[in-house]
Amino acid sequence: MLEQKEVKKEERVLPPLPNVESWGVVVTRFAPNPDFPIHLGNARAAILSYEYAKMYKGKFVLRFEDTDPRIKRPLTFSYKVVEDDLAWLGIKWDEEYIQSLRMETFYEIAKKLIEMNYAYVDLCKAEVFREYRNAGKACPHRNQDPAQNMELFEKILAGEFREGEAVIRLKTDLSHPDPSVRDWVMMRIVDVERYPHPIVGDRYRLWPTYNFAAAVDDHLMGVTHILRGKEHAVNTVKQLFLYKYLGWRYPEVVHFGRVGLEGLILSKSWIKTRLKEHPERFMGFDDIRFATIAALRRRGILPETIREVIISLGLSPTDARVSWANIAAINRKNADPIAKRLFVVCKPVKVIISGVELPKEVEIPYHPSKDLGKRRIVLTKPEVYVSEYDVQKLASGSVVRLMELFNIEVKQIDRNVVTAVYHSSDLETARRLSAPIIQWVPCENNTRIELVSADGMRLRRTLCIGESSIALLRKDEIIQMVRIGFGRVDEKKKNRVRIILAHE
RNA sequence: GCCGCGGUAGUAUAGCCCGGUCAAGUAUGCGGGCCUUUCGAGCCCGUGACCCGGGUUCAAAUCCCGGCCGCGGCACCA
Repeated sequence: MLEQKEVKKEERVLPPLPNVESWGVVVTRFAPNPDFPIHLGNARAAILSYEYAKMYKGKFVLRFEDTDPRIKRPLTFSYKVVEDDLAWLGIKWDEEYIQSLRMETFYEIAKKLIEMNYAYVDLCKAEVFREYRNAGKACPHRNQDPAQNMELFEKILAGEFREGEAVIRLKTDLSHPDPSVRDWVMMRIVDVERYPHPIVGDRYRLWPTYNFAAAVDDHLMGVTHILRGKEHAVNTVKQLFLYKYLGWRYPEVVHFGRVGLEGLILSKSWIKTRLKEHPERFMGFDDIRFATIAALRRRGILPETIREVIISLGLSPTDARVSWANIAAINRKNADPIAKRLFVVCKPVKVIISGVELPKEVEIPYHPSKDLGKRRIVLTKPEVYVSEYDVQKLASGSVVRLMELFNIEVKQIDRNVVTAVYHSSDLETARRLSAPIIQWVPCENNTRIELVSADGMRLRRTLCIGESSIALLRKDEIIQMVRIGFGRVDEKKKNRVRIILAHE
């Protein structure tokens, strides 16, 4: 009865997916490489895929594409972090696969393609093949018959070839305008003695490439709709050959543009190398200057905010640079009803007040309209801290209201101390005098705060003082620091609480 | 260089396939007001865009051609 207004204006809905009728069901997937925790761009594919599966009451599959033990080496902890990130985003998957555990399947399909004479073992050196390919000519190994190829394939499995000495290629179209499409590599040998795979170690030496593994698995897992970034556009062309040979129906594909997040770093490889070179300069893979999901979470961005941002971008093929102001606006709306409001003063300046009766105690609700409980502030000495920012705007003789407490009249402003005298208690007087209303913190009984914020690539740490109830907050709690902004409790130490500023 | 995909307000997005209802909607930003013990939230008002040039048509953001610009791909990476 009371809260009918919750309906709000209808949320933006995703456009329909193509050809749903003819497939009968919708199965989508998110297929990350566990070489690093996921970022906003990856999350876009994950969220959209999940949302569509949900919209059509279909299935959503999580598949780790960890078939490169050497160049994009999977990190053991990433599998778990990716799962955690997805779960945090509110994504639930119906099935989960790890490609490095499906090697026998890839071998089977590869053999099948060899038998059908659609694939061959290429013994050319990479540079030699490239010359044939650029000329649009067949390399000599292309004409081997299936029996010869099968024999070579078995030899590779038996370990008779080393990394770089042989690859399995799919026969495509030697005159295709994009040379990379011509007889692309399905499988290659990796020196797993040197580069053991984090999950299967050195058990396999012949590894499928992305295009082969993804193509096979999408079909085998019944995927009907693939949603991915436009950097994958050629891969569709490549994989189409394989589907045609095997008589499979290729899933519907939607390619969307890249996402950028204003002021933050998305690139996995950039983050990885910097983190490796200068670990001391960063707070980890969830450093708040990165656009990893872990970083956004650490910063106090709510999962619902990320979901809304991604859905609002839709399926547009154009690149999008999401502005931080936009994220902040959405997050503010989402955090506002659940965030406790507390007093924090940065660059504190002491105010000595005369003419007050002590001790004085005030009880203030954590939220003006939601029931989030109350907290107490006790004043035992006639001294409070206010922020330098507010002091700068004061003049001797001006009246200012200490929020929820009383009004004071400023007498004198020295460099580090303001002296004031009690003026009145009620809010109406403050209003009538147009007195500024500012937050404050008692000089006794308070909590030291390290406020961390990101200013472009610069990390800013500010020492602030907050009311004592801040020490009672849970780690990870999202709060609103009155007149400063929203933040998240990052760490609680004995004598200090670290809060990360999300946004104003 | 070659191949592919795009270009709607400061930012993002809807509309484009199936031309008129689009003197272009929405969100955010910005300006102003109301409300409020926050410079927050909410409510109200305002601001501001179809890349350029041709063509087709009674009619083009929407269709065609050319140009310009941006992005992606061109791996024994994913």
